[in-house]
Amino acid sequence: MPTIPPHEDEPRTCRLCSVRSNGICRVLDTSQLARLARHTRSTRHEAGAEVFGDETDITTYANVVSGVIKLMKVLEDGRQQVVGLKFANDFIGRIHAASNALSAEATSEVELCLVPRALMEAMLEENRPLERWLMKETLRELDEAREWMVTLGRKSAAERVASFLYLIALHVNPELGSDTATVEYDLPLTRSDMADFLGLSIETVSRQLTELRRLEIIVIHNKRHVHIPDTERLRQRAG
Amino acid sequence: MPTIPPHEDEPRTCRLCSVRSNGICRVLDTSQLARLARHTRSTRHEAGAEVFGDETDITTYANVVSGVIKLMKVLEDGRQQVVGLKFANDFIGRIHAASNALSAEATSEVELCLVPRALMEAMLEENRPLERWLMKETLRELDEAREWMVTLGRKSAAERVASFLYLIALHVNPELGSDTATVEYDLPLTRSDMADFLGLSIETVSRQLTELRRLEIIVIHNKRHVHIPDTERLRQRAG
DNA sequence: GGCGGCATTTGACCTATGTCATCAAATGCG
DNA sequence: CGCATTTGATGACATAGGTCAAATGCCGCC
Repeated sequence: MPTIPPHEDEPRTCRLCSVRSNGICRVLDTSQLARLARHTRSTRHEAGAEVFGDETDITTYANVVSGVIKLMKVLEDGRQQVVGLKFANDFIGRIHAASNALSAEATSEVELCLVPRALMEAMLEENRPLERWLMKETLRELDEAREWMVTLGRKSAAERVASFLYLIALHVNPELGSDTATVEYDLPLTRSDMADFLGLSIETVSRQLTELRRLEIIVIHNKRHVHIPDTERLRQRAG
Repeated sequence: MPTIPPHEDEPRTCRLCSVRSNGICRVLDTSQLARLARHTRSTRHEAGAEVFGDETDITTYANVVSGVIKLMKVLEDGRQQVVGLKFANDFIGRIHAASNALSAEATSEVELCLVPRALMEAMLEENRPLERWLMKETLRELDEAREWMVTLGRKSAAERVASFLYLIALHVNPELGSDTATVEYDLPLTRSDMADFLGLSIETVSRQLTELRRLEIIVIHNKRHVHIPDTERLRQRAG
């Protein structure tokens, strides 16, 4: 990851922000960045807080600075499904949206950088690289969604839970090849959120975690902290 | 749907093609269309034929002229999941793809209009509306994928089958509101394909169809022809 | 340090859906 | 025209995962 060197004209707030080097701001030049920075607003949400509602008109887009956001769809009778997770540097919001019919909630303490809708759309007009960056992001989201469709449609509970743990492991260490490696992290989701992501019940998630622990594929401390001694074993269990 | 009037300079092959008025060609002006038409190639595939392979490098993109294509993902052990369906006027292919890890097969007799990759990418460079059209298409695909994640993750077999039948009904008649309406069509998928789309076994699909027939929500002739006397009842069953 | 409230785990039980086997109907082929 | 092949329907049975209830562990708070 080549880090863009700090620059005199760069807005102070952006200097240490990873979105600058790894997120949307990466494709902006200094003057564009300055313009953007003049209109962005930073917000913080605690775990569980709703960030965008199901019905709310979209008046701002957002970039995740830190923390994790879950995108959810809810059926009338209350059943819900997490349809996407957003991590640091990810962009949130549907361009040209009529309605997204989708809500966004923080699953952990989250820091966002909000971009007014009008500005974002104006910049997209003018900035071809920005538009292209967004296209790539969207395609990545589509790939992820389809990958997850396989998990939801065809994998067993054991495979789903392993797939999820592996997914997070990949986020912590994107270089996980098929080599043995060790990863350790705090789960960004509660059991309930995991269940909603995996299309399972809380109890099944819990039982599968217990089973993974019994097999010593993972070690869990304090409910949330996961240690994976051998990511390859986990990956095999993920189907 | 405003149909673009035929034009003297318009390539002859495109005159009667619905992609011209409803698909990608809609955002092209006459000269661009002419250029494109000089390099496209029409192909035909029978039901079951593989159109793009899992591993094949993408050398062409395609537009569906008629028929239906299923996009599939396959796990090592052979389990498979349909992750998308492409109907007439839909565009197939992942721009900027490293690999899509996804195969495309005809589920019915299919007619495609192939566009060489290099040309498509060149046109995207020059043609802003084209790029934007593709972005919208991609977002639509993403919405569809997420909608389907809810179906796969949270709906019962009965709801899934109803959802599928309703999905096709919507394709036949996009104006289906919440009013009572009648729709009739031929299923574009075999029971096996439906099962792979719905994350169910063939038998379960078959049984659910039988149940829908028993409830007189649908009438089936010759295995494939479906008549839906009241789409609203079907929608309610779809969850 | 004890208490109340959550999140999680565990257990017992039940049901929806998968699996396997058979049958029936439709389709293609000589 | 009849046989073989494919596709779909149905029945019997097995089981993964859901549901409901209870136990446990953890945390902040008084």
